Amino acid sequence: MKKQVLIHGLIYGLCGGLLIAALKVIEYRYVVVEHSIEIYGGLTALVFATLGIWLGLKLTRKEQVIVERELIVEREVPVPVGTPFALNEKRLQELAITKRELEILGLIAQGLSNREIAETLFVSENTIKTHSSRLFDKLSAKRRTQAVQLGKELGLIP
Amino acid sequence: MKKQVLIHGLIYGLCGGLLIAALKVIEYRYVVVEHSIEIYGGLTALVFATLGIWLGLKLTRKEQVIVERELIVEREVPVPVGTPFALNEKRLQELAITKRELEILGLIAQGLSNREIAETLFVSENTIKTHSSRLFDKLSAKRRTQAVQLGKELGLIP
DNA sequence: CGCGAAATCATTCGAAAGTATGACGACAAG
DNA sequence: CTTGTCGTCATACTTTCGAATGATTTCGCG
Repeated sequence: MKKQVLIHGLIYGLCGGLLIAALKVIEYRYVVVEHSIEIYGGLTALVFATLGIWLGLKLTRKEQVIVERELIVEREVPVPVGTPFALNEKRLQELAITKRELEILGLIAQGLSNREIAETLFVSENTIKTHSSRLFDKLSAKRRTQAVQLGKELGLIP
Repeated sequence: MKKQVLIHGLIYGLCGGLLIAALKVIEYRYVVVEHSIEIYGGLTALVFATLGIWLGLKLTRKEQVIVERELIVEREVPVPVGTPFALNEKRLQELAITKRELEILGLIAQGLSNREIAETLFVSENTIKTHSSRLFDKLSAKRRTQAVQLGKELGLIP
């Protein structure tokens, strides 16, 4: 987990460098054209802002998921609200279901299609298929609906 | 959820305007100082990139919170643990869902395939498809998993 | 450092699922 | 008797799923 943060930091740094470099290139034309400074400035600002937003989104999604998962685990013990949903980790180990697979099971239960899951997790649809296939195998499910049903029975998802 | 998207769009737009305005202000000093163009450019790029990242983070966290809230609400209403499930007939009428369709929704939620449902109900598989199609239409669901999810939220199935 | 488990992605192909449309009989209400 | 709803079924077509398989990469753990 900490390594990921470091990696992210590096990526940020590299991107920063690249951005500056790109900016210099742009500035060349800038000087050459010498006109419409505002337009160029606005464009660069927009580009970098957009890029930043995109980066922020992309990098957070994964972390975000992790956070959610931690929250769920956290609920296992203390929360007295409604259905306390305790994630059955014992069963998870028994069935050898990985975090990613569990994550995907959750998204399936939300009613998402493979493609949508792929988009939310920023991976290929094929990957989702592989994961879900293995998941179904471990759950002895033949369909995603059955997997959801079993997942709820087994306490893997709320 | 759709409203959020709209709001986000507005926020993005506003931010874009603000960014451009801010940039113009910066450019004033720019022209005045007239030196170290690269530094200023790099700074603006970094600032806007950072701002973008920050925005991305901020926006996603809000979504996350909202999601959590929905989950909590969901837990409070339809699954109060001791309740043997009360069918929400009002919603049934609102959505004009027939008995047969509800029946099929239940079987779908059990994880059965169309063929299996057809066999348990002693009808054709095509019939099941027709029913489920109309059901999805009334529920605004695109997939059977989504229909199940919606059905549970709306109190149509346990 | 090497090893194994996870995660990622691709390709292919058959099976389900879902859409669109039309049709027919039963039955209740007007 | 007409109208409308419901349930039934079919045909044709598109999309999505899921299985099988293999490959590559990443990562944690001795």
